[in-house]
Amino acid sequence: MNKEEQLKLSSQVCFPIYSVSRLLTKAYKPYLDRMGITYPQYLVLLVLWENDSVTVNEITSKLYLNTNTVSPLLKRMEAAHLIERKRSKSDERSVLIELTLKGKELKTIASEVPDKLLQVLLTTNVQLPDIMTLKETLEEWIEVLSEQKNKENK
Amino acid sequence: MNKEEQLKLSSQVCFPIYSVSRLLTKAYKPYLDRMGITYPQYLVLLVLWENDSVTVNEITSKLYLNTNTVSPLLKRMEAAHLIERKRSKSDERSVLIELTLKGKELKTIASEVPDKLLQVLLTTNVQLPDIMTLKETLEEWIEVLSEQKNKENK
DNA sequence: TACTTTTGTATCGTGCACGACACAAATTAC
DNA sequence: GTAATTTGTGTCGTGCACGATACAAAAGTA
Repeated sequence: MNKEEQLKLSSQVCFPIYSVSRLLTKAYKPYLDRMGITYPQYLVLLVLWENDSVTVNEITSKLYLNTNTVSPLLKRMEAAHLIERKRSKSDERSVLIELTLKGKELKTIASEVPDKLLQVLLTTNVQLPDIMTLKETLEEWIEVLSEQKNKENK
Repeated sequence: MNKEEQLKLSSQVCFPIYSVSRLLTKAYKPYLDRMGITYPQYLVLLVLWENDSVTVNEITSKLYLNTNTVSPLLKRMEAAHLIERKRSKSDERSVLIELTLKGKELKTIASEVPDKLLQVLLTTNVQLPDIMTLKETLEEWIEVLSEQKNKENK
């Protein structure tokens, strides 16, 4: 395949990733709407359902997002009474994020969601083992791409 | 795997897709910056390098984007003198998008980009055949997920 | 101790992304 | 041939996503 052919939309590898990402967020929407949250907010909740008290920094590194994305996002979640923000006593620069009762309760409703999405994806020829392989591939790429970014900073 | 376990961040399938999508856009950035365009604008150019004259509608359906995303995007591209917009004579509702000379010339510079990105992705254990498989999986999902959306509209 | 650097978080500006809605041109129905 | 509907594009408001930048707290250094 020459360079001319690589420039065809159908040859691009990144394009389907970009499209599926957006379409998946859209597929999540009806379920998340019922909970009054967005997809990035759902990701923050996933982190918080696993860890009682995390700093902003921990959230950004787990989700590979910048603080300037997460900060306003957390503000909206605080305004929606899903989380609380308090300064760490050990390090006054850090902000600790904790779930409110309302935020904790959403976990029960949310537990129904991943399986429903999985069922949609399985209506194709793609089966569970294929999905696991795909996930591993993507996780390798996350490793490379998130390091790539660090290189340029240094 | 029970529902509790599915709610772990590490168990989510959509999350790596979401992350890789964003990280790839970021990896494209230095190359696209040199051309003075963004990743979604690059996608529009890919369509236009293949087709001399397309309507807004054709762009939205090829990229799975809404008109209310593409319209302002095209306006910015027109302001940057990359494209021209003219009303179709056969159907006064349609707007035809065509490349300017500047827009056509970018194709040469752009032809170097996809391969560079591919090289980054190949620094992992993931090899070209794996990427092709991944691409096919994602394209199947695009089919299902973009139909899913149409279902709800009807 | 005073100075410099690093770290953790946040604000600002720009560009998507999309739901809700608007509106005119074209098509269809009666 | 006029009214109702569909189609193609666009505006508006909200929420990310991120580069550039700011700033205070903490850590390191002379």
